[in-house]
Amino acid sequence: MRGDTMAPDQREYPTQARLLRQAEMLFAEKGYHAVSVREITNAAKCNLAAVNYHFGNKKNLYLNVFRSLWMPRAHRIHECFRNNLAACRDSSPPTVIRAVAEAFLQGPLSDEERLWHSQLMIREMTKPTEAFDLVATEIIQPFFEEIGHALHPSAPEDMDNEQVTLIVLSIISMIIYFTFARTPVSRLTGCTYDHAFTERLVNHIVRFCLSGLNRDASGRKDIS
Amino acid sequence: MRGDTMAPDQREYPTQARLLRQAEMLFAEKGYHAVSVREITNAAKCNLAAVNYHFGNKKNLYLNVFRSLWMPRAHRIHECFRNNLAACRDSSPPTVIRAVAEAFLQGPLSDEERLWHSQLMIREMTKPTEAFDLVATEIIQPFFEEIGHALHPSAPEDMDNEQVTLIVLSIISMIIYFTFARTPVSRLTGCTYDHAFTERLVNHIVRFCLSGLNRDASGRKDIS
DNA sequence: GTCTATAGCAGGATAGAC
DNA sequence: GTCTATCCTGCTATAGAC
Repeated sequence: MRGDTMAPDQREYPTQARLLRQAEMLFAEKGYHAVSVREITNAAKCNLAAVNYHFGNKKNLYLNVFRSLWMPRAHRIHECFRNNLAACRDSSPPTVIRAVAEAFLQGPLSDEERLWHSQLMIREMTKPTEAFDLVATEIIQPFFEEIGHALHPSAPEDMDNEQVTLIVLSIISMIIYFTFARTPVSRLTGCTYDHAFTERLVNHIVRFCLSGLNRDASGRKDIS
Repeated sequence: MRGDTMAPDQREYPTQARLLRQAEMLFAEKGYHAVSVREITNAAKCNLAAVNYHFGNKKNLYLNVFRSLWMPRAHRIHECFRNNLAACRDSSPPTVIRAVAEAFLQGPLSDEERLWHSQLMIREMTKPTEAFDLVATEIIQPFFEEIGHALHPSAPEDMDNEQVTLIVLSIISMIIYFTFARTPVSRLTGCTYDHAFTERLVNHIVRFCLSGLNRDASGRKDIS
């Protein structure tokens, strides 16, 4: 994909950027408390004191990972969803769901970014920190409302807000799960997360969210 | 902080049991590295050295939480699923899915146990440790196969193993999500996790897994 | 801005009294 | 089995040279 995913360890990037990048990777993979500042500065090939110089302390580095890297990525996914939707004439449920699933699973993020992104999100959901408020108010709530509205026109009359919310939560939960829980998913399916598999995942998600166990071909999409 | 003076924390239980219990709670809530041995022994109202005496070291205490508490609970859920299923005459998809959802969300566990159970599971899925192998081979795989078999008779002919696995993963992912991600779920729905809400959750899950967005009128589909 | 050196402290683990 | 006292490693954070 883009050049900046290729050589993050290189000195050509300023120390701040290298720190943020390596910190995100390590925090996502191991969690805040399992990562030491030493580990981050070693990975970023800079000095131990750099974290305190640039970010004040470890906690603030973590928050800046969300502010500077996580949020922009979330906005890119959101934008990708809107583009996917705009690219189709209709806004039928299959179209909306496919737009969401593709934005997350095949969207603008690189494979690694996708994993970090979802892992950080899951960690914040399991044990929220100060970053959660940011994520919830600026990303989750607007995004969820948008999906809800996109789905609403084709919803039955008697469906209330709670039901719409639960539906959106269910769709997102599946997508997030298939993104972050690679270990159990790979183990149970026997598949690695290559392009072909994520495509099958998207198709599965669209079909399942549309009609559940009563499968039909309505969610299928021809693959060129 | 943690000495909530509830009956289970009392001295009437042997030190080992108190340690396991408090360790599970703290590990589930905060994660392995965020919890210190001191914190656990304080919560368990015993001495610092007790962890090393009874379990050798911190890591082994963590593993024993899985062996002694997590696994038995998982078996109780599994058993509850089987009982739910046996209580019904049929084994139609709605019955099977309701049996799974109720086993997890309203099953034999207390509300707190359910939360700890799912949080520990999510943590193992996000970053597997030695405990993951135990969980995967002894719980997840057999349980998933059983659900798959229960659903299989009513599945279309052309459905292969991967599709069945993805369906079971989707069902479980939703259930797990609604169990562990209480913060975002409560925030978006505005509901607290009382009995009435979990009942609505179960109903939602059953309906959604059965027919997805096509809830009532099965004739309702694309509008394009 | 980047580095070295170090303060200051909390962590896991152990030895040995009782 | 339980406790106190202690070791020692590794952590975050800071001071100050360059």
